Amino acid sequence: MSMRLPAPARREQILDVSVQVFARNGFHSTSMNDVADAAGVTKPVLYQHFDSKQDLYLALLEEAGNRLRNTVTKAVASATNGKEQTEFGFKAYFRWVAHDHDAFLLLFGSRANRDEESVSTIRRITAETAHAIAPLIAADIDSDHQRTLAHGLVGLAEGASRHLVERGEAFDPEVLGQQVADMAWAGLRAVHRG
Amino acid sequence: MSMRLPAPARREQILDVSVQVFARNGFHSTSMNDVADAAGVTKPVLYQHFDSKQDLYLALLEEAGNRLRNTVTKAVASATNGKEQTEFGFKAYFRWVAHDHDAFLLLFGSRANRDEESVSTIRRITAETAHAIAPLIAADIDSDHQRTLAHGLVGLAEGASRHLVERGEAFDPEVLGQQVADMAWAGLRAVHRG
DNA sequence: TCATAGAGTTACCAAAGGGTAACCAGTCGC
DNA sequence: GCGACTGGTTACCCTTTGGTAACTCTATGA
Repeated sequence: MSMRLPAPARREQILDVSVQVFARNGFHSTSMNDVADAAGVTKPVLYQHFDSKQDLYLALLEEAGNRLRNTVTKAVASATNGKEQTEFGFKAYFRWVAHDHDAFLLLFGSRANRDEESVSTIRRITAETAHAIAPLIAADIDSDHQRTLAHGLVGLAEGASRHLVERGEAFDPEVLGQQVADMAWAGLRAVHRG
Repeated sequence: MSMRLPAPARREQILDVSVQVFARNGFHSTSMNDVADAAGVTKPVLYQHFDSKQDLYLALLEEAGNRLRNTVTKAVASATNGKEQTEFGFKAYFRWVAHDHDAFLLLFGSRANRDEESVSTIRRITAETAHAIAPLIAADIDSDHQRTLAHGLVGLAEGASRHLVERGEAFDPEVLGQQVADMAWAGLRAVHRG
């Protein structure tokens, strides 16, 4: 059935296919046989490219996380002031969600996996995002609260996205990004006055 | 070792103990033997009170969800205007997180379970919360966007809480609630002008 | 054309864990 | 004291599934 592929191509194909399968069915409800079937191949082939199910899964998380981080940091870097940073940041985030949306589900969907290692990977990604946002929050509150609020803002984008993605609703990332950014920016300024 | 207990008491005890175990280790990493051990009892006893692992888990989710909803709706009902509703609502939420914090982890922690059924239960709870918040958002944007933003606000509280609870940091729900409410309220008003 | 390397398969193992059948024991009413 | 009710236990089954050993097939280059 499936063509023979050179090793690197096969590896890529497995990664591509796995994102979809894991995103749709969750980690524990997806067996390696399921992945293999979806890739049009048998189980041992998977183990020629990845040491274990965990290993494969973590590779997927890592890749997805990188794409997210790159998109957002690039967008924020191109802005010239706080308000613009907020706007560009959220728009980039939602653009990523709309576009790479299996990856979003993998990282933040309700069915994402939750082992020790995956959790810490996902936490790291979230923390990095929060870290990038933190400076936007007024410096006149202590840094612990600053970080907590930053995590809140990440949750804001995440919550809105999950709502949309999980019910398969199409949405315009520019419009949504603008609205959320307006909301967040006004909120950020309110905390200033604390 | 463990005293004999009348059935309803045993059931309660199992529920109490299960919340902790599941919250700490996640659904899939917790076997029924683990639960039984923690309850000081053996496996078949669990099956005298619950049909299956799923069944037990769903009962826990349901209870936790009810406690959350009751706390928040009561608090919001006692307010007299939008700003106060926001404030009371968030404070009640964070008070619940601080107090019933295994339940929070169970519902929204990184290690929460994700089967078909659990997901839909958790989604229902989230949606109910969002539904309660939605009216606070200006009526001059369409109701789809309204609901999306409401889910965003739920995510805001969730994200901040998860950050705190998962690293075991103590926090003052009143202070945090006030800050987040300030932020959210300012944000909500900004969307008005949108 | 034939040897070789690497892609892929079949058939299997072993552990984990949900769930149950059959049995035991303490206590309460008579 | 005695039967029976109910809380509890031991010992087991059986499916699922991650992981692997040993084999086969196909293409390529000398």
